Amino acid sequence: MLEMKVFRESPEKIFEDLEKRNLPKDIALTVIELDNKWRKLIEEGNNLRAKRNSISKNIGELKKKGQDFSGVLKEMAILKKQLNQNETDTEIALKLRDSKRMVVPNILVNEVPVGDDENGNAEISTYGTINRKKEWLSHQDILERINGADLKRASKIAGRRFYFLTGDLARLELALVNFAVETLCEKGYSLTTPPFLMNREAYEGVVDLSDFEEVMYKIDEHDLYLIATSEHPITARFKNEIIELKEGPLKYAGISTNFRKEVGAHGISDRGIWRVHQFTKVEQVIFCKPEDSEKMHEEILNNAIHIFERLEIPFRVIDICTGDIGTVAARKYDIEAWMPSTNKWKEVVSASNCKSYQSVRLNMRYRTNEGTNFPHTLNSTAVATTRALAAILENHQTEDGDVIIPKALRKWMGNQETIKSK
RNA sequence: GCCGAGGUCGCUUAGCCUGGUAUAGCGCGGGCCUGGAAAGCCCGUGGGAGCAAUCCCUCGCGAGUUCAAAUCUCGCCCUCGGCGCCA
Repeated sequence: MLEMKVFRESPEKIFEDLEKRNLPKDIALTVIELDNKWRKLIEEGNNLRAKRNSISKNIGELKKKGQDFSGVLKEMAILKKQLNQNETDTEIALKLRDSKRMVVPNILVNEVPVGDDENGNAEISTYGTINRKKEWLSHQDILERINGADLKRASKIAGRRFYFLTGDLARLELALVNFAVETLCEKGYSLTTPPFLMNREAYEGVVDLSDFEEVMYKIDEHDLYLIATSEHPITARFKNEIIELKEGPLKYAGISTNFRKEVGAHGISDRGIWRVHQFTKVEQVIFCKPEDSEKMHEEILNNAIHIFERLEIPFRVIDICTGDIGTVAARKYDIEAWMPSTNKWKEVVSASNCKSYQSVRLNMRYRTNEGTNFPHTLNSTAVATTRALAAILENHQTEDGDVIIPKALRKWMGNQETIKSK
């Protein structure tokens, strides 16, 4: 949600942004109009309350002197009725304003490339070398050869898009997690394992409303949602609080199992463990002052780049365009790993600078010399295990169907160098 | 799950019994003082509306009683301690 001062003081910034996104100006104009209504009501209410308080004080004094005050009681009754009405109206006006405000997307950073969909995304850089000649097995074929997963029986007990990871591959998953955690801890990130369930109110502070239908699983009888990423609980953690940023940005390495409904997603590219309902992810989450957020955005991206370089996977970094970026981020970089079996780049990391969009909704602030201000929030994948595993399997396969374990992970695999096919 | 105690401004805390402007300390910011600093002293330190004077809101959340609620009543949430159950 955008700060109200932007609507009031520089609405042209919002209008320009909506134009870039091909969205109607009206959604912002409505907010401004509703805000004026609300402000008028607040002023009326304040005047009524001021009157009530002064009469009430007066009664107290009369009573102390033992004088009669029954005359003003009638006036008080009328006042009370007016105030009741005003309070109802004000509450409705504010709710309406903010429900419209929720829909207005974040203001994009100038550099964001303009485009209608993912075809408009801009490639920034590529890492590693691509070998297009060899015959490459798909990750799902390799899974079968190395006995790395049991998808069939997982679907028997839980449904499709679930999996058992087995043997060396299950071990490799833990190695990936350990590697990512160690990398981030060395850089000063504080490891955090959050609750895996969150209530609706907290969840509304960190996601789009549409995500409740399309992404998160709900536990009906408890008003709880399974988290889709540790970014959600970790960002919502300081809801309604004033945090301290004097000693620099707060940096967290989150680790959690993530649950996603993945409604509407299907296709041949989703076979195997690429798109699943449950996966483990190590995430980076940062809270910082506005002036630091662009630098922090580069930092979390570089951390992810570093991790994928050490996994020895070819990948590229792309700058997500206006039509593909969504409502929350002001700028978003993705890392796409090269998947040789299909000759395609596929998303393994997403790094977003959300500016103050989330902290406004969460009412989270930090203290400055002049008062309080909304911090910027950033998040990025460090490693999402299933996708990273798929990329490792494809890129590190050998002629005879074995998989070479990236050197960086071997210390968590008892120095094992390969995963043998059967 | 049961019993008990509690939840007050960034933190700590007084006020609650007996309803009438939310107290003090710490931390933080500014000022005085100083060659500079510490100490000391003074001011400020949650949110909203307003150009401003000013006004309003805020004591876990929500209802109720009352002219008036941090304070009284009811419901809920959470924390701590004890008991029970349990990986």
